[in-house]
Amino acid sequence: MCPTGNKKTPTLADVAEAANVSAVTVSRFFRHPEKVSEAARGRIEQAVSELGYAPNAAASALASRRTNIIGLLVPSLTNNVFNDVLSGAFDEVQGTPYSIQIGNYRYRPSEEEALIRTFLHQKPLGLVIAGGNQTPAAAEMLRAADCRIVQIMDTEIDGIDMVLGLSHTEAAEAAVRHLRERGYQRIGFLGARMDPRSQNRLAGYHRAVADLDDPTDSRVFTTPEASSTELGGRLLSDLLAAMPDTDAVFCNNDDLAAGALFECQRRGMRVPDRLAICGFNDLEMMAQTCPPISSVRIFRHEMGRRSVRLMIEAVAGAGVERGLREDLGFEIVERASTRPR
Amino acid sequence: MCPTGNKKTPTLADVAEAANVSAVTVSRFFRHPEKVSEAARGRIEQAVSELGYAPNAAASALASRRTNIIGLLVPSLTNNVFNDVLSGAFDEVQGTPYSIQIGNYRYRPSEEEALIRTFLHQKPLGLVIAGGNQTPAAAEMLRAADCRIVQIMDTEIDGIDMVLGLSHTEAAEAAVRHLRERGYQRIGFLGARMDPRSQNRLAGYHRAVADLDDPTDSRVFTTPEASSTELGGRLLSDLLAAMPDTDAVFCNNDDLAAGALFECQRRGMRVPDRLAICGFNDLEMMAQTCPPISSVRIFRHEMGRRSVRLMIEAVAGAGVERGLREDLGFEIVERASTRPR
DNA sequence: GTGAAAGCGCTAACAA
DNA sequence: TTGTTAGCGCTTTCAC
Repeated sequence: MCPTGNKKTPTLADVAEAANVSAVTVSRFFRHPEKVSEAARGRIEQAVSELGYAPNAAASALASRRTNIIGLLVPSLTNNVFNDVLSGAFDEVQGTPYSIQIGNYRYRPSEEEALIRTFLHQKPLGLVIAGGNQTPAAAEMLRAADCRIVQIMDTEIDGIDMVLGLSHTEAAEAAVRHLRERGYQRIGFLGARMDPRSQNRLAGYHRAVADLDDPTDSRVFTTPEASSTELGGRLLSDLLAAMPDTDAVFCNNDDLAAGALFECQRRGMRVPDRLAICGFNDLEMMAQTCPPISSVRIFRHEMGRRSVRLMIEAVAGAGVERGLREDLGFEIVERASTRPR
Repeated sequence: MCPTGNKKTPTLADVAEAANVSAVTVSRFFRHPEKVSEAARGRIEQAVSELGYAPNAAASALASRRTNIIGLLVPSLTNNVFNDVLSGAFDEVQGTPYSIQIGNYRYRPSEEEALIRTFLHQKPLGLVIAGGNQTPAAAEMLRAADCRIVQIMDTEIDGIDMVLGLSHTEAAEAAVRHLRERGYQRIGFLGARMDPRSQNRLAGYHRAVADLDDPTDSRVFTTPEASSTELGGRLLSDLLAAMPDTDAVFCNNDDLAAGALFECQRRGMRVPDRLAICGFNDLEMMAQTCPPISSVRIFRHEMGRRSVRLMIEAVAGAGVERGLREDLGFEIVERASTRPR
């Protein structure tokens, strides 16, 4: 097997023998060190390091009928929003006995359902999933699941267990109000990948512009396609073609906002004099464009961290009750692209 | 346990009983369906779906002493380059019995070593890792590992097993030559996070400017910090302060290039008339900025896919020999930011 | 604080 | 093609 000719991977029993205790004691040593005498502990520690022992996760999972895996389901892996969430989640498991297993369902409910089924079969410690629009079958599996569930990204959902996120409706409404307060009156909406969170942002937009005298929706341009900078330019062109007097635009996300800015630069339209732009997510780049773009800051990394922390605390019996809701809020970050008129 | 009161998860034995065969036959049915008679197959299929059986991965791993996990170690989770690689890898395992387990070592060799140790202990199908500058201990573990290894991103490394990537030296050299061919003579280099691949890009730059009459390195500005758009602006400012006659700049990556462009816009410096800019990676946005930025296209998604495919073929005994090297190449994408003078 | 016995659900090797 | 036997390495009782 092993080209270097090591005998074989050491087992609990090997460690036990070397430390002059029984296998159970070694097992205990790893799970409840405080329940092992100081003397035994010392000998075990030494045996472990001498033999280079590492526990066999499969055997442990089989015997205990549970794993230390936290499943983390995301709709996309090529999206800065989820990357930051992932990164936060990985930061938080660092140094714990838990590990993260990622599932990517590519925004497809059927793949999400399949992944939930697969993950649940592995008896994970818990599942962290984005949002709440699972298929009915998936929702049922989650409800019946023998583990904790954290739904992240969005608080405007029917929660299954714990919920951690923000109100996208409120965040978008605040952003559009910000535009109004700065003196903009004919405000458009550009949206890509109209998932439930994006729909909520659109709802927030509608709430904020309700009393303007626009015919509703005449400045709303959305598409189900995936977001991109290129799309931002295209949607803005559509908007300006239909409603040339538009003086501000709120974008579903920062990619679109950047694309809209670049389109303005191409057309020689000054931002914000001719058109104000506000994005969503507040990616690092938004502060660097020329002019910098206002955006809605959300706490993606923190959401990843916190979801894992909640899970660990819940499982440790730290009294994290089902039904817990945590709103991480948002922040309107005002920059030159929405300077007062 | 389970709130819905299902008895318990069905096992192979339950399926076997329902299908009137022995457990081994059911096990065979999953691993080598062709070795099970048609009749048995039908009954097993039915029993499986009636009982909602799903194999217990831990038991399987314990019994067979191997898992279907492909470990994928990346230095960062907040980096478009690796996101695309991840995405490609996940696309390729889709529909196979294999799964991907991600490890994020945050550009820290010691964390990488720890992850390699952990992963190897799980008897993975194989490991896909970025590049080749592991710690000596990590390299030794990989060499001795009882599984296949694919090193991706870079072909200019001492390969352990399979290698899949591109020559960053050649790619950078080609990019800088491109600038020279377009008439630029005083070419700078901006670099962040100077990992081995970035070092190679710098080497390629040096190769391409060797016969210009610059004192070597006077136009090279690098930093070990993580890359960002903000940093691109900062490094460009440093370069221009030191060498104001610089007429072109090759950036380590596209974030820096975008930051450099924005800095030029802030200063009212025309691109490319006053300064040409070339990036690296060719992110989607580069085609959209104003002017669009030339870049070096590399095949990140394909690299992720191909690494998984190679691994699967190698394990299936498809004769993928150790020592295999595959160069995915690169492409200079010329845009307005490097228009000929 | 420690250990003996039993078994988690599966697969390898062999036999029929 | 199918089945029997014997574990894989750990954790769970429960007794001491």
